[in-house]
Amino acid sequence: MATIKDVAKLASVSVSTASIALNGNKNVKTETRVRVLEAAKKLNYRKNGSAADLKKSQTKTLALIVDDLSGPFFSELIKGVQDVTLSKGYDLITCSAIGGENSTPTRFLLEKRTDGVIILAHTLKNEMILHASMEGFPIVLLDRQLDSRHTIHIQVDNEQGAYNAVHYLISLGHRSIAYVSGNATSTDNHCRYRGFQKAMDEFGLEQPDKWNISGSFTEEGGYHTTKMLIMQGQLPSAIFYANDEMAIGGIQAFSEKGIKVPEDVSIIGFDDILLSRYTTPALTTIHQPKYEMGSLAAHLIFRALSGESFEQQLYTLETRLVKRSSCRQV
Amino acid sequence: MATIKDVAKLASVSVSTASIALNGNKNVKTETRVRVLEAAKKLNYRKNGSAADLKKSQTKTLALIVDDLSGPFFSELIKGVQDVTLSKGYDLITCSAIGGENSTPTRFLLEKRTDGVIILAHTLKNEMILHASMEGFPIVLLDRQLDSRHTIHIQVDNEQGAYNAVHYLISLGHRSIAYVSGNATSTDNHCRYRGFQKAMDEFGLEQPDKWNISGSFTEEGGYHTTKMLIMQGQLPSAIFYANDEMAIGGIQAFSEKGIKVPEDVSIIGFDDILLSRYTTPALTTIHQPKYEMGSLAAHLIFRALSGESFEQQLYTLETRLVKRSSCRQV
DNA sequence: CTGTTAGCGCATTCAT
DNA sequence: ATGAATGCGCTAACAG
Repeated sequence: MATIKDVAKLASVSVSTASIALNGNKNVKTETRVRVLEAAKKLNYRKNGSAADLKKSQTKTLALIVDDLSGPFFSELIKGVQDVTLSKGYDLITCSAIGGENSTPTRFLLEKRTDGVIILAHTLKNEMILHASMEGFPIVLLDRQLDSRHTIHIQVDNEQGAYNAVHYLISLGHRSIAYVSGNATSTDNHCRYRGFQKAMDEFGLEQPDKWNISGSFTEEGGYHTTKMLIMQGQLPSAIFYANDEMAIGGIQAFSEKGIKVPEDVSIIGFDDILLSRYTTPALTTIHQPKYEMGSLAAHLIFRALSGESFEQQLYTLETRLVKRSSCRQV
Repeated sequence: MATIKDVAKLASVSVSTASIALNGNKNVKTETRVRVLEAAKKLNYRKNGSAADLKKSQTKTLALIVDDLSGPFFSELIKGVQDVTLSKGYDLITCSAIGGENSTPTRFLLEKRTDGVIILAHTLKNEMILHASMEGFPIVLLDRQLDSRHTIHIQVDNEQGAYNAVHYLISLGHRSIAYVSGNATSTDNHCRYRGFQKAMDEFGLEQPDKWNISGSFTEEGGYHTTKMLIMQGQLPSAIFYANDEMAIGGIQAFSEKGIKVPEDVSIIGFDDILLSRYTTPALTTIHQPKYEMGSLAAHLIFRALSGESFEQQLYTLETRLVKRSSCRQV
């Protein structure tokens, strides 16, 4: 494999001159530059990026770490991140946190391969993130709060969003409302349940234990928990699912049992993923500003990178109720 | 920023011993390892990944380059790639090709930052890929064929798939069939059109020019071309959309005009993206084995990496007709 | 088991 | 405008 040394030799110049010529710097005679470029082409020369990074202080690269690269949430988030990153002339690389402890994310969190990291990955341990956090290496957390001076946090107002959802259900006349929760360990889930409770309490509504079921944040999770709900015999008049994917799984389960949404049971989700528009019925849900989360995250990274120190370490974005067709007036 | 040197000094060992200890190698007394680890923690030491890569010959990393990280096709492809990559103990990083010439992909194609690359990105120029291709650096192309000994190609049998789609339409009694094409420059599009033509020819069917409209491979593209189709006054009895996203845009356009699918017009797509299951009506389409493409691509990279030389450079995967509810018998 | 030595490939002073 | 020399941080022989 040809190195810059070989190129220099073939072009009869010094390594430094070759480097200058190769990197498009002005300070070379056109003639020599041409000679170097030709030599490079002849030798099929490729710069070694790692070596270059080693010399320079920065990589001009950001990493986005997520649990599920296939997920609907990621699909929208990435656009916001990408737009900002690109506009700053930085590169963006993405990887999944799936794969256990010493997996790919380690490389970006712990090995100085990027100038900053954005994280939306429950499976990453707090411990690892804390270990990675340090002055001058901005980390933006989208899925949790951490007690560290060196991480920046963006969250959506989950509690208020859930409150609004339940409030809407109640305003529609619903009195028996179930909560189908996602991952019990998730902060998001926790906050949403708080909002749910708050609205219920406010209106003096009780929620029997049997109507508080938990699964995972997936379509399958929603499907199975809904089946369980159905098997219990008596149905609530409305269900709040901790996210849209679960709600969609729920719709599927109901449809299979011949239970009609929203005629027999009203359903509301959380997130407003792309799919929600397409289900039958279209899903009423709480919109999360995913694009904005992404672009804000990237912006904050760049602000931190430019040496700005943050008084504020927590940014809260508002949600919005999106009324579609899965809830009915009773 | 602390380096391994500082750690070594603080632990009173040589740099090499520190390196060995840090990397979990067996050949150190537990006592010294502990000392090194403690020193590292105290100094908040982070390994510099670039420096490590520079020393080692390989990066143990694969890159997947795609145009659209938000796209439905990517979402399914990635799983296949990821599963295989992980099982081999490699890391996988993903980036978008959007962003013009000297953008992120360059780093992975031209700068030896990964051991191999999988590409599904029309916007990447042939020229750049050719430039990157070389012995010992496997590149798998999912979206085009290239005349290079150093690239491996996977394609789906687009022509046969399109033929099957149209054949199905014809078997349902349709005689006037329109083709809504995607990106004109795309090989996929080209092959699908050939399959379309072949089936039409075989049954002696004519396709008026006005029923051959082209847009882009997006929902919006399908929406607009369908609007145009509608404005032309007379509708075909069936439409073959070059991909599902366009078909979904088409359904939307029809729905807005009060034209019923499939009562008034039958629709078939191509790809079988996740969404197709959820549209109203559910979309009949040609399934592409996206997961299999991904895992095959990764497999081939590893085979190439293990020094295997390929007699075969083109792998063709079969499609499958998925009947749902968007086509009716006439 | 541990230390010494020698680069990996490149960008960058500082001379000339 | 060009060249010589230096070292980025790390790993891997090779000695001891």
